[in-house]
Amino acid sequence: MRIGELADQVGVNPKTVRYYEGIGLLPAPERLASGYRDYTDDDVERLRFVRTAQRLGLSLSEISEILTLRERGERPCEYVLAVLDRQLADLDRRVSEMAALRQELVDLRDAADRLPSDPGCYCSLIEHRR
Amino acid sequence: MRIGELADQVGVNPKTVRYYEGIGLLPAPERLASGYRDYTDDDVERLRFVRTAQRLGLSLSEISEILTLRERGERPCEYVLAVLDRQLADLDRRVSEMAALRQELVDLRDAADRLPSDPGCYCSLIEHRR
DNA sequence: CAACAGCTTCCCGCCGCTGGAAGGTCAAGC
DNA sequence: GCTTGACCTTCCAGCGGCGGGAAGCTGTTG
Repeated sequence: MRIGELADQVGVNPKTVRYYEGIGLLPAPERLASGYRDYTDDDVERLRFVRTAQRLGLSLSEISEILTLRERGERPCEYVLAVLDRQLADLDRRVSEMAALRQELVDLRDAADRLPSDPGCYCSLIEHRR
Repeated sequence: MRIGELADQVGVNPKTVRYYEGIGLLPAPERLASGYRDYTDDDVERLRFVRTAQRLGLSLSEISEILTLRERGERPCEYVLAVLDRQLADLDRRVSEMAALRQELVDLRDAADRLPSDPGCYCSLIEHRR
């Protein structure tokens, strides 16, 4: 299949597929006589794997690492577990940061009406917080 | 004061200050005879404002928008309120996405031991989820 | 007067794409 | 046969928000 069909099946932009190939994340596929890239069902699976791992928060280089391990015949799961643990900790940190930020935004929103006018500052809403 | 002192006072990298000037977010300061940038206390305030707004989730272009409005003598608060509302909605969306992701990661982690070995897939941990 | 910190400009790289330009290919319709 | 249009190719450049490093000043200290 050609790049557009592959991209459609997985729900990505053809540009993204070429990009993945460019950075060595996906192997270079066969080419048709026309020069068009020719993909197989295996490529669909590989690309799907990439997107799933990405959705789980892995970076492209981490995913690349996994695919490489796999190609060398090693089981990547230990590595994946470590990465996922790091993801989890990271996620918790980000979520609590966001919760604090959210509260700050809500307070700010609530305070909007009660704030005095002060033409001397950039924006009293932002500056006159406590 | 020179760029290093300004940067120290606000807690940013001097590079960042020059970058802000480069994209037009901060005005170009006076120069000393040596060519060094010469900042005032006003610049400290402006930079602090930028960082605070940024911490609240505003993009540099949104902050730029606010500073521009302010320079034209308009009160930017309406705009700021709209931006903050968008931020808040965005934040809620991201937090719930993260909560779902977190659950997925936890499930995945828990499932790690119970999964069968399957040398045919990239990583059974990632692929054999439901 | 030499060393060293700090400043200047410049350009490049990070991540994960996305857009656009300039051109080739292929199937359908007139 | 010829055009249109969708798709493909390569290459280059940019987004945001910086940070690193080179090559060269300036300015203070020992």
